[in-house]
Amino acid sequence: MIHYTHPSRILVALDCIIFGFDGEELKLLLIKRNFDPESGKWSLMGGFLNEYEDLEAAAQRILYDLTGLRNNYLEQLQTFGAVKRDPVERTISVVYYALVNIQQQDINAIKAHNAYWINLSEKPDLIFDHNAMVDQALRQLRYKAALHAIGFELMPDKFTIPQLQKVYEAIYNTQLDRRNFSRKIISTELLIDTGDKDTNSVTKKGKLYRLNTEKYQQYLTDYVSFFPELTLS
Amino acid sequence: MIHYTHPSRILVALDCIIFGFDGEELKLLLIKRNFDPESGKWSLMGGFLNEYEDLEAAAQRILYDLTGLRNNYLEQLQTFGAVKRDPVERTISVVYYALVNIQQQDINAIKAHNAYWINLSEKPDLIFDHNAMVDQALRQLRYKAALHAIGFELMPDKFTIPQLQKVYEAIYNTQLDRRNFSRKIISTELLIDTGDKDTNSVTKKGKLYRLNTEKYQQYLTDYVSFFPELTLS
DNA sequence: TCAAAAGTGTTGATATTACACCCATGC
DNA sequence: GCATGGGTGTAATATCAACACTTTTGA
Repeated sequence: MIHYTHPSRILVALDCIIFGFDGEELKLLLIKRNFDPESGKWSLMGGFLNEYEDLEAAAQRILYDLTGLRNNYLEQLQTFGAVKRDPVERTISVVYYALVNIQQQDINAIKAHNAYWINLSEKPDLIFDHNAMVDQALRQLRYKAALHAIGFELMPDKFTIPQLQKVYEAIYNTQLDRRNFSRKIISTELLIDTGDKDTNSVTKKGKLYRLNTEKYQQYLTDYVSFFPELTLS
Repeated sequence: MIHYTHPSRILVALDCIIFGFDGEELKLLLIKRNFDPESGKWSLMGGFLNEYEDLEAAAQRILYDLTGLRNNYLEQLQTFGAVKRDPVERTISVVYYALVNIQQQDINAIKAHNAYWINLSEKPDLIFDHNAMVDQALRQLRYKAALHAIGFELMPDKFTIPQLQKVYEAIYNTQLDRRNFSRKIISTELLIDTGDKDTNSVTKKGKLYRLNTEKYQQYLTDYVSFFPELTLS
């Protein structure tokens, strides 16, 4: 096999920011490291890219190993490549972020990795440049959620509109008007009334909806524009 | 020095999509390759990451080598990492895209690299996965330009509002209403009237503006939201 | 004086906001 | 009955889109 003459072959890692939502707060799945380097400290879930493995497949593998989940929302965020970002050896890290339905996870897999769901507001200091990765992932999540309806990715299969509202309030760390939010969501026609009611609620039981997945596919590719008079193809 | 035991060190390349605007059409700076592999075909400008070089610095180096430009708008797009994307050897490519003021370029540097400005609408077929890279860069440009005022990055130092409008029409491949566009841009207070007039115009000479760079910095970090009632920090 | 491009003004339609009011549930 | 949270309605306001009209310039 022919090779390039360029000498610098570099270790390629992947790191994964995993967002979840427990009904109240936005959460991160973090690892309390019991292995070197930086054993005892907190970090993101990561791994190395194998020689005969597509980059995207490696990200899916890492997410699957930790959570037992496939077919989640998984998007490449950015590649971090400062020379000294990893003190052990020059390593660039391709960072992905995932949105998971926290109720579908494999609890044993998570325990086996010594991983814990931590409220974003209580995030501990992380190793290397993992803090910057989380910062950027949150920024990207806010971006995406402003243009696409990806809040649903964090919801269970059936959910009420007030529950969905809490996701958005958590993402943007703000308060929304219940009545306006409800009307806006219903007008998207992304929700299908299941006919069931939320039995967990203490007071009035809200309607349980599920996502209209076909309509949702459109919302993932379409987007809202800064120039509303534009019609984008 | 300690090393990781993981065996797979991989060649890391960078590729750069360079957008420019000539007053009428959105253009790409492409290379007619006179070197292997794929000599004779068209490609993006690229290079390899060196062992003691930050990723971001490598992207800037590659852009500088080709255009003589520094301090341009340069943003990491995504990393492409399919196993077979480069037939010579397993190589992942970190892709950046740049917006340049076409009048500030170093023509000799461009000639030396056998590079040409090609209208986006006349883009030839490119090697490897470079077509997909361009597609995604255009998508990202449309995204960014919808939320931030980066259209200015493609303009000369002094420009008229109708010229700026042509940039946006080129990015979104659409027509905009002159009067509404003008009012919207002026309301941002991003423009400073230079007092000069556009001497190139054949008919009525338009006002030449320059960018209010302080205000522009805000527009780069702020963004417009899908939920207008949100006040984002 | 006419065509072409630039600049300014107005208005109806639409979307957004900030409310008020009613309903269901458990104590 | 009453506190709590869910569901629906409406009116004032802000924004957007689609226009008409005026100004400047060169031929």
